[in-house]
Amino acid sequence: MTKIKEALEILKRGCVEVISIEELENKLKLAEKESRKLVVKLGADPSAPDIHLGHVVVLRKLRQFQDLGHEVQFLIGDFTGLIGDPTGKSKTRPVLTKEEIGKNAQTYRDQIGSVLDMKRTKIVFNSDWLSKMNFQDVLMLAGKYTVARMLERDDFENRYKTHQPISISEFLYPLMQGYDSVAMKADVELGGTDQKFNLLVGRSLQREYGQVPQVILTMPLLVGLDGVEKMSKSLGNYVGISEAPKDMFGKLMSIPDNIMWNYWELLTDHDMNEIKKMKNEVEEGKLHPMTVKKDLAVEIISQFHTHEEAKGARDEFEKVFSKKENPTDMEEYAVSESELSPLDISVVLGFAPSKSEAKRLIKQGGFKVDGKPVTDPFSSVTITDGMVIKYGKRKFGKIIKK
RNA sequence: GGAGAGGUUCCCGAGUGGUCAAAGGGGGCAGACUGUAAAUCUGUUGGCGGACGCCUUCGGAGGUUCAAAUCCUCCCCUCUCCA
Repeated sequence: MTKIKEALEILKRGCVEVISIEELENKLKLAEKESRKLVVKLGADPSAPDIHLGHVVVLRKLRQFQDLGHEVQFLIGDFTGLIGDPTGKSKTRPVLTKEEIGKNAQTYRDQIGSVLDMKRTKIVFNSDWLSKMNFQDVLMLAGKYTVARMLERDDFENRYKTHQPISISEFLYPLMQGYDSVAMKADVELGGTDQKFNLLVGRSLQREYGQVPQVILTMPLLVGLDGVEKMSKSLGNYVGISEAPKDMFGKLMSIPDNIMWNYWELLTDHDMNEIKKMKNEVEEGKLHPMTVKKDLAVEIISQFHTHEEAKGARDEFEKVFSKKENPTDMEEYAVSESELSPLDISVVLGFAPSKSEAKRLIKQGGFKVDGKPVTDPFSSVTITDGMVIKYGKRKFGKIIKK
């Protein structure tokens, strides 16, 4: 197999779609011949610098391009961020200040560095070119696409059919994103399958502006912790890559058993045959799903923390949730009173968002003093030094008597 | 511009004068169970007061009434059809 073929094999893996393979092959050949790097584009939202495992699926693919010698241009959509991608429900968003954008960009830099090779990564902002366009430029751009073609987009079509509002500015969004590719002279653009339409607009526009259209690669959307919706920050069903190992571990253990195969496939380098083998063994009852899930969690966490930390998270999880023991490290709280009610303790330790909620939780048996439930919110608890309070499933606190 | 429909609690969605803090579902939380923060089942789900109670909430602002999510006025927003 030639080098190019090998590269193609690597790049194809895991993709839902590549448009088109032939074009990608040509680009790779040309790049080699002219000994230049392909510009590989990935766009990101400026307001949510909180990279989660869903993004990692795509970032890993970018990394493969880098390992093959190409350059990643990580686009921060500080200008498009004013509208918000219609894929979501959000409409216009508050304008971010330059400082905020700069800060978010730095956060991105810090976070994507755990997956990407930052020496081969360039960060760009689309306000650099979009904010300079005047109304005439916008008209020219808008003239290159039709309403009917816009409505082909799944999301628009659905909303249109179900009588949901679509603002004109939302129609502009794909055009802006497409124009980014023109401005960046992108050779390749990656995205989740939900981005396919936008990516294709990029191709059309590049053609209109006399460029060779970018090749697009779409990646599967990672299912979130609920096992149903795609992983996203706004749905709260995500694992952030800068989270603490123990939080990552807990969250990963909360995914439904049946979607963990998906995680194995998209988030680890594990051999596909081995993954299938594990799946069969679980189905045959030879392997406990929990064990497999724990291994998965360790393997994922090790990519963002040390292997030791990942294993530590596992031990801690087993200790707290399987053996129902107290965590090794607990937040300590100094208390001077000698008697307090469970309700007061919940409030004093800051565990309860509201007193009504605390009362409910206590009555339901979710409040424990040294492992023993106290269900009367108003009973009197004698405060002793080193006393351990458990509030709900995950909140622990150790009391230090003053 | 004209005609019609609609805006309800985290989300979807019922409710058209008091019995409404508001059905039902989703989600969340808690408990039980399980060698999982899986699955399943049960409970719970505005806030403040230990209970009887009070306060804030049904697009916004006023008004009618002993009493309004429900009636009236004006305004804002969305959708449909016509132009």
